[in-house]
Amino acid sequence: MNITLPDGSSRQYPDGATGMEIAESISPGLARNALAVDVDGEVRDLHRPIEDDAAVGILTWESKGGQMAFWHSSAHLMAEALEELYPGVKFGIGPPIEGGFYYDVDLGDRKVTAEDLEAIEKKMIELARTDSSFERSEVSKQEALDYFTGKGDGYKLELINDLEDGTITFYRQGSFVDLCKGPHIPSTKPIKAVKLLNIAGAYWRGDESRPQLTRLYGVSFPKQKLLEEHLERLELAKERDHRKLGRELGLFMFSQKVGPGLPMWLPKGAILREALVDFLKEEQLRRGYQPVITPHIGRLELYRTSGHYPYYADSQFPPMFETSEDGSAAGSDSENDLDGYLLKPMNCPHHTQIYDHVPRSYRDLPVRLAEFGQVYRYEQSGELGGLTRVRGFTVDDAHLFCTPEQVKDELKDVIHLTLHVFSALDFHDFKAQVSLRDPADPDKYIGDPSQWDSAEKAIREAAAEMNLDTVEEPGEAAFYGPKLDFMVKDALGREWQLGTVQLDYNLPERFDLSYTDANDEKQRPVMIHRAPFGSLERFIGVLIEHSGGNFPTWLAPVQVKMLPVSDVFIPNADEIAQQLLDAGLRVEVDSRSEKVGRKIRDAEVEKVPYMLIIGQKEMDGDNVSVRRHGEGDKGSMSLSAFIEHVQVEVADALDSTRTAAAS
RNA sequence: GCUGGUGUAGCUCAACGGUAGAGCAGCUGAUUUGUAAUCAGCAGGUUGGGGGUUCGAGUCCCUCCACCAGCUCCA
Repeated sequence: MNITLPDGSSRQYPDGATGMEIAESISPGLARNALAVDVDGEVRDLHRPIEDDAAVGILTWESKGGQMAFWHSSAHLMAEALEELYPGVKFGIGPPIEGGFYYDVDLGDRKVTAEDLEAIEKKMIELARTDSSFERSEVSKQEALDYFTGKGDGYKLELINDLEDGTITFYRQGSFVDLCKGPHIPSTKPIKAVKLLNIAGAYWRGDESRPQLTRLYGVSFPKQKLLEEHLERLELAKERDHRKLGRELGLFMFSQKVGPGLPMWLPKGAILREALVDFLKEEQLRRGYQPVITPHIGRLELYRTSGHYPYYADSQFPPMFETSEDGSAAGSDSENDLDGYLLKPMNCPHHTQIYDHVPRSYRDLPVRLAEFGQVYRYEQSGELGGLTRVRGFTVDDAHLFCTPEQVKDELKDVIHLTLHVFSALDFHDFKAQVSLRDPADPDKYIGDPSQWDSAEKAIREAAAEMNLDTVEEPGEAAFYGPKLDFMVKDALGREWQLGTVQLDYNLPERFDLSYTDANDEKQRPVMIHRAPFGSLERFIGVLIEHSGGNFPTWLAPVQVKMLPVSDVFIPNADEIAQQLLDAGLRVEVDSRSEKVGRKIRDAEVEKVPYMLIIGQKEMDGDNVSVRRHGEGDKGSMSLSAFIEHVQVEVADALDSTRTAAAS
């Protein structure tokens, strides 16, 4: 058979040659490091025969496929260790994940604690050293059921029952046999370093109503040094955690008295946030958006019409009810004259009323109503965290009301705006996800299937025409329409949804919105919900981690810090600071009786972009000595030259991205 | 909400069941400083809240709260 290698060359091998044999024929070093083999895009065991002509790549630790096989095998190794240490343990699933692996296990009444993890690690290394090979075998469904019936593992039986006969494979290493489709590394030997990271509960098959298993997370490496480097990276990531930086830089806070998930912006954070808001407001005005402002609450009736109440009552703060004259609270039923109010969980119902307050002509469309609207959602307690998941947050919301024909152009403009925002903030590593209906569960969604078809088509086409690489996720759509979401990872590698664009054919229907077309007939507008930041809170949280708190000058809460060399020069520093303020820069003067070395250190720790050192030399020469954060001494220049330098830097940061996003 | 973990001064962390402590930050004073930490003194606490065991609880037990990791959820 003819085997094509990644460098484009091809070689002849006897039919049924294995990946290992191919690796050996290339070089002994490659054979030694080989973990798995890529056969026409499918990762396979090295010892499986390759039957036919194929494009083959040998996978080592350096490849993602190799790492995944390595961690998958490590999960099996951990399972073997668990079975030895905790006889009778039952197993759920144990896959490799980004950055390691886990196994879900049912330990019965036993509990695993942090101390036990070390013992499991030791056992894993001990087992790894036995150099047990991972042996693949094909079994019939009946054999598979018999094996796990004998073992009494109901979870595996459930998995097997969902599989087709003839497609079932087992893997064995040492004494441990698992239902598994592979692939695996040849033997346990390369697993040299193991660290079990944490324990968590995980519902069987992700279903809250089913038993909760114990999930053990771990990571493993072929060298001890790689593990140490990995742990160091995890430590470094913690330094970028926005909760830590937010406290250190004085950006935001939480208070137990105010309530969980309710962030409060401190002066420096508020300045940063307002800079972002101003930036987007200006962009939106340029694109024909109209600002609106709406109240934080609305009548329950509004949300009954929109369909949000009582359907989403669980994730809303409970409604407020007016009280009748005798002091008793009115009922929540619409039969009662007195109705309650709801803290708004989203802005769209209010915006529909603004759209609807005057008759709209097709000539007015698209109508683009924008508001930085604060919303409140009663997220489950276990879900709250930092700024990324909160109960009160601000959506950089806008609702675009347009004709069906305008949908695609509006989507394209929103994609353009979102890419511009991401580019201005240096987010280049993001995922664009098209969230579609779940074909298996059509009842979850409201609206006409044909509208859904055209909505999904419009999003796909708009993204394609904007050259946006997207990943499609069936089942991730909102109940009222498909979405295009922009996902970015935080310091710990968790993915967060930031920007979002959502098509909605449903709310215009529910609120009976209309416009008059050219033939003087009433038509239904289409509504697009969109938010380039998503929420200011989450966006800034991710921005803090992305930048490590080293904000670009245009966003830095303090842009310039004056550092007088001694108290004598404080009046001069104050005077220069005033001139910088007049030029529109954000300035602070460090007037403490400290040495410059100390003032510099503190300003560096505060991550202030520019420091100006003011002493006798500067007074004599009528200039300022400039120090740039993270870069050091930049020499001296005139004050006007410095001001211009900073202003140009700020303007460039915004302008260059404008052209970059447009190209 | 669920599983596991954590909670001591503003921050980072100590304290065999036996008098709650340090560094930094803060305040006061001295110092008047040239590119990443000047010196000294002072002050700072119902050890997350409540209950219990004990002669005695930061430490052990129960309970509530908050935070952290994960699960579920996420308009």
